[in-house]
Amino acid sequence: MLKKERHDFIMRQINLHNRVLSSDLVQLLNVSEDTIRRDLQEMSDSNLLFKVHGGALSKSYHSTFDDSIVYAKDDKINIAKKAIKLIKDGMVILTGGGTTVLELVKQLPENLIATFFTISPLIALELSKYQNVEVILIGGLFAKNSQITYGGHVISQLCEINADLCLLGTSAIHPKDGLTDTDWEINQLKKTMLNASKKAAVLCISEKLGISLRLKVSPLEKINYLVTELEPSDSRLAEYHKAELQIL
Amino acid sequence: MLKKERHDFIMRQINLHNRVLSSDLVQLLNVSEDTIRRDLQEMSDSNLLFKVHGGALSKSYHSTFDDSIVYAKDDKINIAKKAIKLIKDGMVILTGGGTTVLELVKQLPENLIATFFTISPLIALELSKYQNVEVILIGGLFAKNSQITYGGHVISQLCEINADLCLLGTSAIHPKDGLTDTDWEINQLKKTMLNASKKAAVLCISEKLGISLRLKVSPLEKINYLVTELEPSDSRLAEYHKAELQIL
DNA sequence: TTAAAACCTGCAAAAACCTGCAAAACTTAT
DNA sequence: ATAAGTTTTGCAGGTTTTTGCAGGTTTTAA
Repeated sequence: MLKKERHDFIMRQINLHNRVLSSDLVQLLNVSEDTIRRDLQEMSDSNLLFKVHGGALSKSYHSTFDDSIVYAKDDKINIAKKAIKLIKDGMVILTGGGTTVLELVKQLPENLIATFFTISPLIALELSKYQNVEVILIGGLFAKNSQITYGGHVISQLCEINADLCLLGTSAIHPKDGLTDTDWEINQLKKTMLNASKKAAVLCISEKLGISLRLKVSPLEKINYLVTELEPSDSRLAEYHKAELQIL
Repeated sequence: MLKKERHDFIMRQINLHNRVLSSDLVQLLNVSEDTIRRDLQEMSDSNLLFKVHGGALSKSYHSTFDDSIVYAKDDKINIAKKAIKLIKDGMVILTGGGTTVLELVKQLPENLIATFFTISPLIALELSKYQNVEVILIGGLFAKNSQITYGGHVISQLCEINADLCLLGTSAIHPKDGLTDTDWEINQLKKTMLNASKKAAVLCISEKLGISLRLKVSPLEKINYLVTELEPSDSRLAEYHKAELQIL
């Protein structure tokens, strides 16, 4: 194996997982520890990665504050790990935006075979790291705050899709009122996304539970899975146990 | 065995396996190490492959899109600064992907009022930082390497656009052959983009000058502005001065 | 505090590299 | 066809790169 190939391999691992362990690389590439150390040193010198004791980290992971200041990140990773079990090879998946879904996408198994439709450029970029995942980015007006595409054009494209699973974050969920939101456009968007998919999973941290906002997106009955960082038996989730709604 | 035959053989190997080892070629072709070395050196000089210690790698394979290390970044910033003069308040602008265009977007005046259509999520994200810029991201299949959307759906959406200015990077530009490319899909995409705009500007670093690739994208006559890092009077640009083509 | 893991420095062998040169092969002009 | 010129190839020699190892130091975590 050529040195350049090794470097490319390491970069792929880093882009995919945001980190590598020297010891893992020694095994995967079948070279001595010293070689890996020197590789990482060189790549660090040319600013390709961030070297640390025992391995290396992705540059962007450290430099773009964007990622490091995600609110309640640990909870979101926890949610992501549970939600991943819903995803199987061959599925067609529709995703919204939001940091929780982004976290899920970062945790996907490396060799997943699937088709993803998404309205979030960030999620599309993250998905592009997976070899066997087809990514379709749904285009339209680009929202500066939420960093997703929206508007009539997006909705009309969503109408042509029939996905197996829809992964949604949410601003609020309530035992009686179901999913609600404050923004009219986002509201329309989420309704359409739910209609474009056979099943729907809502990912949300527990602090969004029991909240009801102005605009109604969907009753609980249309949601198939609710994923939070809590244990399914947690008392805060008691009111959400319904026939149609599985809690993870 | 003729030299040309050897080169063809090496190219086949590279297209097939994405890499070759010098030592393998010595055995397969039954020539001395020095000959192989010189072959690879020549082919590397004419941009056919990527030479490394011990062998060579495919040019295209080496496409790990990494934004932390942009090749010839200074030149690209230089180009960006010149091209910005083409952009005025109120314009509708269509952009392709590529690091040069990305650099331009980063240098835009803070209060620019404009509408941007783009096929690049990275560029959409960057544009979303500008208060008075409307961003429309054109959606479709997402290309893992070039990180742009492409395919029939993108093309049919482009057909509905009539922009004032199209900003394109390019892989090659030649005084006689105009813009050329190697990928069929990208080729179609660029053609459509040029048709969707009243004027077109090509941004490219000087090393892409005088190169001609397999697929024809557009004759020089359809391009209105050529922006490189060179002085417009530079001798390398002499052949590009035409009635319709302004050089910045 | 202590053991394991990761680190560094320097060294040596193998492989790949470069430069210059001359023989061989191929072109072109007479 | 032959001579002169050009290109291509292989070789000799010396240099650089790459890699693994030995021996000792630092970091990490229980």
